[in-house]
Amino acid sequence: MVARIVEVEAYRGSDDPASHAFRGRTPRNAPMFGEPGHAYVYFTYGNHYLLNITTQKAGTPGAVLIRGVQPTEGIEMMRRLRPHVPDSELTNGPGKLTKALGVDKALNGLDMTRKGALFVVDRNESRFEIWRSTRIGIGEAGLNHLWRFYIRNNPYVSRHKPVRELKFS
DNA sequence: TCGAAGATTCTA
DNA sequence: AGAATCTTCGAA
Repeated sequence: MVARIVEVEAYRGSDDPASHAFRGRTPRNAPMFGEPGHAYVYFTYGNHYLLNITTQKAGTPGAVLIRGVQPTEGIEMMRRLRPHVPDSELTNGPGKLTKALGVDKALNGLDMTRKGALFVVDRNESRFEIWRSTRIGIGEAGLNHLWRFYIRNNPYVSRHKPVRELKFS
């Protein structure tokens, strides 16, 4: 399976009350304090795995939450992992896409910069426009920052109304 | 050890 | 708008 990342959110550390790393290191958020480019997968609301990719050098917490992806190869498998769902709803949310891609805690801590069960490559695309907005599903904690980034109007961006949005690049 | 909250999703 | 569902964390 291959999918294109179309929506992400940034999370930091002690300066970001919405982040799991806000109060320091715990067993769950340990990957956020590790090497960059690694998976941070956690379970929430009794149902969903959410996938992050760490971003900062070891010792400095930081990660990017993957909130939406666009299927490009192997969509049949994604349909099997998320049955009775129209294609447009397959991967347009952080909990939906992990289910459709078979991501769970077994991948927590994986180096995603090297070819393996789950990894990221740069396709060097340029023909799209990035917008930014407030993050989704957090309290007032992080509304000061526009730390959600997405390809506007892409159908696989999760459907939420951000408090504020503007063009980024 | 216990209670509360949660980077969500689905249904009514 | 509200329930489902269970792990994680911090306080007691």
